[in-house]
Amino acid sequence: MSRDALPGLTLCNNAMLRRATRKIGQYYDDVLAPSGLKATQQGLLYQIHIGDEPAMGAIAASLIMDLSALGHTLKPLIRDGYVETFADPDDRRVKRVRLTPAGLVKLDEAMKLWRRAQQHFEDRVGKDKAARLREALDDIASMDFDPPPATP
Amino acid sequence: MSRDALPGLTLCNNAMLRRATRKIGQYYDDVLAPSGLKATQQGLLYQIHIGDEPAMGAIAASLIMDLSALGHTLKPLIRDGYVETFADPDDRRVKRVRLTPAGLVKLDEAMKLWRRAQQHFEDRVGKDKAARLREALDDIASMDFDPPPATP
DNA sequence: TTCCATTAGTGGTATATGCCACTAATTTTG
DNA sequence: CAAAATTAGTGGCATATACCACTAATGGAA
Repeated sequence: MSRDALPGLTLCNNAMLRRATRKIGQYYDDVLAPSGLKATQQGLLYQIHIGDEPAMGAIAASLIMDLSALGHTLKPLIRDGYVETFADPDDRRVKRVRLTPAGLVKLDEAMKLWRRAQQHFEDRVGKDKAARLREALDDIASMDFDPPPATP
Repeated sequence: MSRDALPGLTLCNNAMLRRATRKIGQYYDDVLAPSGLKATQQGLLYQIHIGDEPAMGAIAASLIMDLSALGHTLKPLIRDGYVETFADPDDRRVKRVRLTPAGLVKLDEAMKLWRRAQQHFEDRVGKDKAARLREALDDIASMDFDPPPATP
């Protein structure tokens, strides 16, 4: 493999996605910083809020996130008193999650900042383009990548 | 804030990007698994390979990644003998990075798998759509989000 | 040339995420 | 109903990624 004239990583869908995610993530994080929440945390609080005391598995599925990863991510939010969990009385395997009053207040605060970040982002990128992007991302996220292509 | 009828997180550009990244990342990781590399590592090896013994700062800039994050990410690759670093003789602050012979072999192996992942992905998503997506992502990554919108 | 500002990395700490092995609770089978 | 299979989470470990404070090396100003 000669080193010259190799295509840049701009060809890799995964690499480009990660790169853009780092960039945008930093931007949203910056704007949310005054709230003390990272953008991921704000998103998670929001997801919990719009659910009806969702089970961990349900949250993980919505976010296409590993269940154990969700558990880890939840810890700082529980420690800081924004979120609490309780066992589902009908199925004690299931652990449900809800915001505490403090969590709701914090989410409110963060959402104000989020709106600014989102607004400014869309002003810069273009509302339509952003919408198309999100749609494409949703398509991909919903896709079912059967077993990876077999090894010939 | 009433919980009912709130828009899902599909409205947040950042959340959607992260979600899609998790999904695709898992797919590329799966396909690359036989090589023992994660997709991020394959991407990093590739980036090092196409550069001319790039400085850490240069790599970080290309990948829009924090310099210290790059340092951390590099560690397992150095530990496993795929990558080595050396001080730039003309500026001893600068640390340059190159693949070892073993790293080159491993990259070769990983690239074969990557091509399969990439090919299959594009077959499923559509070549044009994937290209447009990457373009949009590159636009975003290249964007200069001036200071976040001022607090009114 | 000495002192100060800038630049490139490092190390520590914290969150983000994933996989695996394991436990507990339920559901399905025989 | 009791044993086997499935489901929901946990805890440990590893990588991914960021920020901050700090050090070393350079470059420029006085």
